[in-house]
Amino acid sequence: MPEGPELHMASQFVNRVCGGVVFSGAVEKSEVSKNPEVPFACTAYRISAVSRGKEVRLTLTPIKDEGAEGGGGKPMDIVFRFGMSGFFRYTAQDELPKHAHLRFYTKEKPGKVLSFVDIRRFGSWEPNGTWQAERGPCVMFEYQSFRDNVLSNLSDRAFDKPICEALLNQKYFNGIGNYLRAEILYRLKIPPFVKARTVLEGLLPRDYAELDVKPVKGGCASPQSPEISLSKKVKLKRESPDLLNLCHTVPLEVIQIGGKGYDPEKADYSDFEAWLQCYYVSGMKSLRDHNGRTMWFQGDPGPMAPKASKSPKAKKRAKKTGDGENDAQVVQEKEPAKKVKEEKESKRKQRRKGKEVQSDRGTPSPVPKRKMSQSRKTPTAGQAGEKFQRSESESRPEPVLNKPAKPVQGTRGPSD
DNA sequence: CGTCCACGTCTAC
DNA sequence: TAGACCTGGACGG
Repeated sequence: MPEGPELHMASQFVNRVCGGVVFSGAVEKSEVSKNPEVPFACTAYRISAVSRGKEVRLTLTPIKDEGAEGGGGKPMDIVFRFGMSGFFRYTAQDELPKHAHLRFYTKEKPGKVLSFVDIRRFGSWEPNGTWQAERGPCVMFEYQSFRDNVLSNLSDRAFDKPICEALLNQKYFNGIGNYLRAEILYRLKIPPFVKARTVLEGLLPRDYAELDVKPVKGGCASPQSPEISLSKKVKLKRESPDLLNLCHTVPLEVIQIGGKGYDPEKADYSDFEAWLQCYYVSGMKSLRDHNGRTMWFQGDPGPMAPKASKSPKAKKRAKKTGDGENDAQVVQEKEPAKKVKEEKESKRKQRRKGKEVQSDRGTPSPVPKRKMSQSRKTPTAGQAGEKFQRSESESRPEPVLNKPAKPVQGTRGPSD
């Protein structure tokens, strides 16, 4: 479940199922978890949650007067990070999910339990914790400070890296993860391995003096300006959101879809899958970044793309693909070979076509079915780099454009 | 059976 | 900048 949208949906889930519910007793940790015990016990308390980027904070609040006995305690915050597989579930007490590493029990009788489930145990929690200090503002709910934090720190060496790698730096992009970086860069057709600073410098606010128009608000229309009017620029701006805008709106789109976001195990995964335009989509290229994470993209990888493979992993990989060792690149055109097979398979399944929906409900296959269609179809052709970032239209703080705009949805992208 | 891969951090050479 | 930390599903033999 773990990028910003999933963390936020998890907090919504907790508030929904725990609203009005009274919990009681001690918080229970599984034996196997290496995370700390949660020293909280109370005869009656409530649970609420909030999220920030890739963290969720639960607040356990003792209910006063309720029994008066143990209700005298103070509230406790527990900050969670989900690792690769964390999520919350609410079940009957006799149906504890496997890998439920932290449990909160209800007081009411049909005994229920809120569990923090984490199959791989990369997740963590901190009793009496606070938002991790090194993490920046939330890309979804602290947009302005998130934006300011990035643009006022462009000299940081974090931006010496390729933009796709900088986007995973939670000090600046709290909430962005591997599928979001792919989707965001794809929307703007920004080559993933272009230096981050190069991309972001173009978003720095400029003085109005540099523009040949005044920051007139409202109707305005000083008709004398032969140049493009401000309103037009603003309009243009709105019609072409910049990278930082998308770091905010793209995650919000995922929340809009509802469901559980990235979670192939869940039945409602198909809507999310249909929403993906690049990540794990057949026809897209993929390449390991310098940290070994798979970057999905289309077109030109950009000048800082990893060249030689050196890590053992990379070597293995190269070997596997039968490449010599001069390994030209790890770029996988089309599908990663095995994907081809999958495609065939899903094609078979696809005979179900009611439309061209490639979702195969009924089969909760954990592996994302690649999208079909849009294999090639004369896409943006060359466009390579240089086409991206057609700024020039200036950018300033900018009001949060709220365009819930549900993209394509049906299938592939209509826009090019 | 084995290898590869996965929504993310962490910390140790 | 490598591993380390984990489980489990897909796929190959």
